[in-house]
Amino acid sequence: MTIYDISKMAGVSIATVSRVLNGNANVRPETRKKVLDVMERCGYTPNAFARGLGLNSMNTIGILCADSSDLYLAKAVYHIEQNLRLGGYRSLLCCTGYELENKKNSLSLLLNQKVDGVIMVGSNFIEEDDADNQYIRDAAQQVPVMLLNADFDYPNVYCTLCDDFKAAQEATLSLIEAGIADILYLYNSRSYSGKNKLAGYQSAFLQKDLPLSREYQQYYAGSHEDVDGICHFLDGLRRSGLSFHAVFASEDILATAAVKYARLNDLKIPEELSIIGYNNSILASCCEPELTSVDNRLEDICRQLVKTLIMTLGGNQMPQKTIFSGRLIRRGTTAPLNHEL
Amino acid sequence: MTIYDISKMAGVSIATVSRVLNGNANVRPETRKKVLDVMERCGYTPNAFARGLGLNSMNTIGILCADSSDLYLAKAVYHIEQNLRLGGYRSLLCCTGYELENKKNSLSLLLNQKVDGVIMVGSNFIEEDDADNQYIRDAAQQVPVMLLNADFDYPNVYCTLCDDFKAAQEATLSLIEAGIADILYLYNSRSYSGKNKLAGYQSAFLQKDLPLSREYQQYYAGSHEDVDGICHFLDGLRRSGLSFHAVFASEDILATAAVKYARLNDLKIPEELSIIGYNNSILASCCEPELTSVDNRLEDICRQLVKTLIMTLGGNQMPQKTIFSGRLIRRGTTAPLNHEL
DNA sequence: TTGTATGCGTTATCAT
DNA sequence: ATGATAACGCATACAA
Repeated sequence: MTIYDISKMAGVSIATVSRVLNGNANVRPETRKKVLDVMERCGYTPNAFARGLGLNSMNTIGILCADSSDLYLAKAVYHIEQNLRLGGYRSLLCCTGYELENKKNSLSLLLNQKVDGVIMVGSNFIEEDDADNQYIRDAAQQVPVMLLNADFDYPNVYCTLCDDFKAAQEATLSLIEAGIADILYLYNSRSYSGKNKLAGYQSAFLQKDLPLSREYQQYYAGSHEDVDGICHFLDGLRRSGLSFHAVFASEDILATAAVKYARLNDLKIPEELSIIGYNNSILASCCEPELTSVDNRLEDICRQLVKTLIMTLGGNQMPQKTIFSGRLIRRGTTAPLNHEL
Repeated sequence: MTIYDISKMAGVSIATVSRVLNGNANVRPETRKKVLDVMERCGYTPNAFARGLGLNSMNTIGILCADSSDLYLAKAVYHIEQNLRLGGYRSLLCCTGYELENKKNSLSLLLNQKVDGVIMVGSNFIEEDDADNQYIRDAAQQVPVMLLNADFDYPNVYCTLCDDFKAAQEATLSLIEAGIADILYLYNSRSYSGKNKLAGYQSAFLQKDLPLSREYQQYYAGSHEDVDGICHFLDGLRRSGLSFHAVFASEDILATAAVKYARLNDLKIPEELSIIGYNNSILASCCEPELTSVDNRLEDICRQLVKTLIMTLGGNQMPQKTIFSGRLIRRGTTAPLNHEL
């Protein structure tokens, strides 16, 4: 069933059918109705490939993410897909893993597929060595490139992110102001966002004129999902003589492990160990006590990112960088504020 | 840059270029090399839309799932995408939510997009009233429909699933054999898979000639993510006089809430309360003690499902139903087996 | 307002 | 082994 069939049955030309199909105003109401009736009767739907060929677009956006089963990335992908679909776009998902070569391959796969735009979810797409980011610049030559939680200054690249520096700084300050100075910062990513969080932690100490020690900034290199491994890692630090009364973690899973560590070592939370996580994910409510965690406004970010993308595709000039503020969600792993007592 | 440009530059016809492009054997090696060189030099890639129009396929599979941010579904989507990409297919993701109307709309959106096949992730796509499943039968008329963890007998519909009945039965038996008879079954889904798990629980009691009470089969209707709500729900049951020494949950999140409930009520795990979850997700290792949980072989299922799909698309005859056995992963929320003592 | 004719970039069927 | 040419199904500039 093609546009030709419809045109014959309705006794009009294919141009008229096409006009009806595309809501062109230059069609007499009666003609329109006649054509629509035939379409209805035949259950006709236009061929997406032919349409794509003619319009040079199938209204499809490529979503690139390292691992869509990651708690945080999965949420992002979900919200992005929702917003895209509401905006009339489809989502082509591509999980790249964390290796540069795979990221490049996945990106060109999407571009060859002729997507209208690309969304890179997570700050891990920006490489240390700027030369390695050429693949992003190349992509931006073809379609708008949206980065979620990354910062990259280049034409046709748009960044939507949370101010992780400030959020981490505030979280750290809240611990310091609760009287804790030996705060372990536990992180597992050195991406752009990872660095910002670390810098935020550090700046809180500087701001309070407190000494900053490298021993208190610990990088965990193991798997994201190995809670036990993280737990043992903390045990090791303790046994090596490091004393800390708070853990600020760059991800909820690390904070969850800290809760477990506390329990296994009979440390009272938050009296003997305060804990703050990051992402305000479902893990925050799976602990006992529940995690105090930084909410990085993922949903807002996704909505804004897609809006910016769709507006850009519509030919509108949009800001290249949009920044949201995080906020600390206080729960059981930190002492309540004074005025809450 | 089109096939015409290449043909001119290489001094051959477009047919030859097309042959080179598609690895057709009927090309003289020298000619092939000449053409490839030109392509290389120009960085030519064929237009995907034109290719789609000609072949009536863009090697794209539609993935339908209720909510890709759900822990379990996200893992499924991830593994499916990986396998599809390795097989040369792209993944068009579409999150439908749990309402029938939205599922129908999403499905026809994918079909209009002319995907080569559809994968429905999760048993929630099969409706109680079989008339409501007509949309699936209609889809199967056009493309192969793959169901993950659902059972639906119809031509061109392929099911890959875990034997939840048996797995739930075995998990329940393991509790009974540990000497516990008052086992609360806590569930939050009445989907096909949900019903099977419940039936498995029930059959374990029948098999052991134990009485089966409806009071011990509790449906939690709240949000999937509301751990506190579930916790209070258990509290309520207890206060209403129900006594149980084990909780078998249809999802890890419910089991996690049970762990929390035990902690808040100072119940020793597993001595006073044994707990078994389902899905063997990351939540299982976030608890203290860690959850004993049923592993439903998601990764195996996804691999097999995609393999079946790709083979089917290749014109091969494949089995319409593939069933995997689940297995119980024993951790801290249940007593160790005797022979392990 | 409507119709005609052409282009979009491939694939595939014929010839040669 | 290679080339000419007709689909594929739609959008659209131009003509009427």
